[in-house]
Amino acid sequence: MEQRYISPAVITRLPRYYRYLNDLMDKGTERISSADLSRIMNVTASQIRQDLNHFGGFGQQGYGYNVPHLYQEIGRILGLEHEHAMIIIGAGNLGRALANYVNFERRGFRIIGVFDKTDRPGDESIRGHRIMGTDKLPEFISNNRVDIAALTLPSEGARKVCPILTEGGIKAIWNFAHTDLDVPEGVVVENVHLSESLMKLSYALHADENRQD
Amino acid sequence: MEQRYISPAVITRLPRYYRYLNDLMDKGTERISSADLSRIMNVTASQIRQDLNHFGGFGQQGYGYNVPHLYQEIGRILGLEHEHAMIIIGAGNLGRALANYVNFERRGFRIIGVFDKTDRPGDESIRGHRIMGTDKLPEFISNNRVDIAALTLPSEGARKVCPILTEGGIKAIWNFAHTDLDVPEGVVVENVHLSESLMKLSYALHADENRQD
DNA sequence: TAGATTGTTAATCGATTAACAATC
DNA sequence: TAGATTGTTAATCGATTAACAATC
Repeated sequence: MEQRYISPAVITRLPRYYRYLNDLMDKGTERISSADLSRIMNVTASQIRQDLNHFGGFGQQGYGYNVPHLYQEIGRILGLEHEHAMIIIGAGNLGRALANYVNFERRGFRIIGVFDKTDRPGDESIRGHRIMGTDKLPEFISNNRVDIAALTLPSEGARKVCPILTEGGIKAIWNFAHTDLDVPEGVVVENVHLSESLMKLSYALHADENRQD
Repeated sequence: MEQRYISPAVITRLPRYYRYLNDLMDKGTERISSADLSRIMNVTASQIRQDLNHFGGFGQQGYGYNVPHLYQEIGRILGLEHEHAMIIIGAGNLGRALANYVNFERRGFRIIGVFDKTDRPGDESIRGHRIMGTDKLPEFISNNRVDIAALTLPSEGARKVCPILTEGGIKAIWNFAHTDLDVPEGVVVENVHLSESLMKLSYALHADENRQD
């Protein structure tokens, strides 16, 4: 199956399909039609079929989709059959939260290092990882394959550390800092801007007030 | 200025404008044109003008936009001139991270309570808040105005606690659990699905492998 | 085979961009 | 006033939905 450019909108929906298929597997469901899945997920059956067809024919006419097979295929598309070595930069509460997140580990995202500013108390550790100073980053990156760097430190630190990561060859950055990052071609950044998410919620909560001003 | 339905795409961009305008204010910039802002933000000037015009004429022909004024207006649209009382349900690492997030406090999101399952060690506290059992929730909600509930607990707990919150009259839920929530009309949910975000990153990292399979 | 349901094309809808008249 | 730049309409682009022929 040849595959061209896939729109971000489609990609964003894949993990959600994956989650629902996982639920269906847990319930022992063997097959599902786009119509049934559309009812469960609150999307149109048409969208499900369109989305999945970007990646090839996973279904069968008159039958629907085989749940475990589709689950596995989407996992493969998402790259989840690979192990990912991840480092966390910023050992505050959020970094700690990510480091301790068992679900990521379960999906093959393995944390291999935790960093923070140099002047960190020496032997503090997170989940068995001694916290290293960011000055150790270049050495660490060149000695270990790092697939993903999660940035859970303030904006300024994130912008400073970013070129060190990309120069070290890291190709994926999971950015929790409240700033956009400038990265070279070929490096992907996934932003999680919590305050922006909270502001959206605040907007929705007050949307009616904006009706006429 | 009459205002009708605003698309989610526009809303999502507002906090980002807000952030860049804040940066400009810090630099002491008094005014900016859509063209200049578009260069800084990597969007089209046309989009900026369209977006802002949904809410009324904030600019001036031949001049551009007054930075502090536009900043304030977007803040108002986002509901940031209100104080928001927030509770956190789930006192794990993530809940702890949110509770300790000074930036939220600065924007008027004040944490007034932290909850976790009942069988929690009695006198543990987060940022001055004793952790209460979720069995105390109905009473707490009826005695305190709660604007936003952040759910930082496992999916099952989130689904269980959700109706308690909505029945108590809470109108906004910030959902970090890996599940979709069913809420009554008039209640807004903002989802932060970290594992789905991570999967998107994983996809992007391996997108080239999908080219032909 | 008949019934069900996909894969896929065509129609619709919405969002983004371009263009330019209005106006400061 | 002339120049700049918005507000806004029209054109384009992309994403979603509908429809149905293909096929299991």
